[in-house]
Amino acid sequence: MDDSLLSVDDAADSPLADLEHDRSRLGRSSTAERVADILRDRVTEGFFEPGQRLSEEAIADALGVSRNTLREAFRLLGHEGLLDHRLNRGVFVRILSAEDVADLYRVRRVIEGAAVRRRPSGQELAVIREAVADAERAAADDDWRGVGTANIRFHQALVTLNQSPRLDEAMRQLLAELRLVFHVMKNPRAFHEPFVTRNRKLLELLEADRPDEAAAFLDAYLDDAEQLLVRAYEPNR
Amino acid sequence: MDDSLLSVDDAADSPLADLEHDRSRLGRSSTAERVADILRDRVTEGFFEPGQRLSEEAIADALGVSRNTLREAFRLLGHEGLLDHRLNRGVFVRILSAEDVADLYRVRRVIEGAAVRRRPSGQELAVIREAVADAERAAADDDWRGVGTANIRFHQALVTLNQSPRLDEAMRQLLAELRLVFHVMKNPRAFHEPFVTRNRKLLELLEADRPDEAAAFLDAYLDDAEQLLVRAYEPNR
DNA sequence: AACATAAGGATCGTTGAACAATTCGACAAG
DNA sequence: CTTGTCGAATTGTTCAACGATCCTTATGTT
Repeated sequence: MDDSLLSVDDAADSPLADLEHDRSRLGRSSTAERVADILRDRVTEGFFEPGQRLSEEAIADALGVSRNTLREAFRLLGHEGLLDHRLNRGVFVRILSAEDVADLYRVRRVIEGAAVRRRPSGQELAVIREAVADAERAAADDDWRGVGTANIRFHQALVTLNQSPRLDEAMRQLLAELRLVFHVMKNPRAFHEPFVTRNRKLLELLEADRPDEAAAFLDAYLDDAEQLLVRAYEPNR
Repeated sequence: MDDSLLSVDDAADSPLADLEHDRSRLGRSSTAERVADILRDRVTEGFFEPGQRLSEEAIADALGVSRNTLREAFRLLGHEGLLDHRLNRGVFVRILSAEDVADLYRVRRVIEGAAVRRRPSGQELAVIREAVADAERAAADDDWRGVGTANIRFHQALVTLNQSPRLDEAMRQLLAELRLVFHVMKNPRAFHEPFVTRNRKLLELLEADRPDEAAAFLDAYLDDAEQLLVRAYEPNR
């Protein structure tokens, strides 16, 4: 209907087929969205700390956009759970309570649990395998930050087994929220190392087509991760 | 750190502790949020039809708010999946594809499926029972619109078994999206009637504490609902 | 007649300024 | 030590303006 490339698309698998993948990038973004991208990075990377207030004037000034545009970006991130918008008081980097962390892991158990009960395709398994291998490589290099990002890719790949774009998106946001908490871990190695081998084990259970065992294994996995996180988190409230 | 009520909080459970619950009500809403509420109602009730363009100027004028404020409201609803924001073209009431409907039901199977596998408390069961009874009453009165809303309450009550605020919120949004599609059902009775007795049956399985049967029953339930919806939906694309 | 191109109008995207509403801290009074 | 009051700072909202983009229609070319 508005598919301007349709005529070339059905002309068999031409070399142009690859271009299809880049089409998502093609949809240019508004200034507000680009501003939101910048702020999202800053928040998840820890540049802005939880609880910190984000001044409209200061940031609008620093980024060279108007207050109105910045406010639109704030709304976007507020809906993603990264910012906390308090009426007449401004926006703050979200502070997650221990209860929030527990809830995030409840959601993970539901979404990831459903995922590992499905029969993965060969291609899906390949992506998961790649993430596991990346984590192992990073661990061998003592690159614990790299282990963390590979780990996140691993879990995101798990969720794709659900074959649901909405669940993929939900997981994306969930992990962004979790990253708000990860920064409290002063010792990333202690947090990430135990899970490298468990990723591998979970992958093997999937490859062996034993969904029930995989689900049980994942539950224990998430229980431990949650506890590790909450214990490092509770003290400083 | 910034908890101004801390001094009274740890002073034992004073009568003031009850006030804490009302704190959520205290956060009044901004104009943008109230505008979003209005538009959300209009969209889900079908006043604005899918595909219809919502003119910034016209609506801002009609509601007596500025374009900037309206745009903030649009952002909110866009993130909820009710509006489709196309750069430089405006916002449109979202048109869900058959693939979207399939995805929504995939998510329902995951979230509601996890819910019915849990052991409900007496209080949770009471809420579910109430929704079932409401649907039956409305059906007896030939009030098929009423059956629809009671049905929605039923499924929302199911999801609360997960004890997860985030899953509750996800379900809320999911059902709002689904309501965009429900309007294509010209015969609400044919769509809602079959599920009244199935709601009752599912409730009984929960009361009898047979989670696996409940889950299986729900899967079939959702399969049928999805098919009914897609069949009425596919033709007019 | 089919197609490409150009012009025009409508609408969105963004800005900057302005003012009202609200919060918060400081300071004075009880 | 609590309560009331004031004022600075910040947010909430409006408004007008202008450039950018899209859609339609008209125009011209092959």
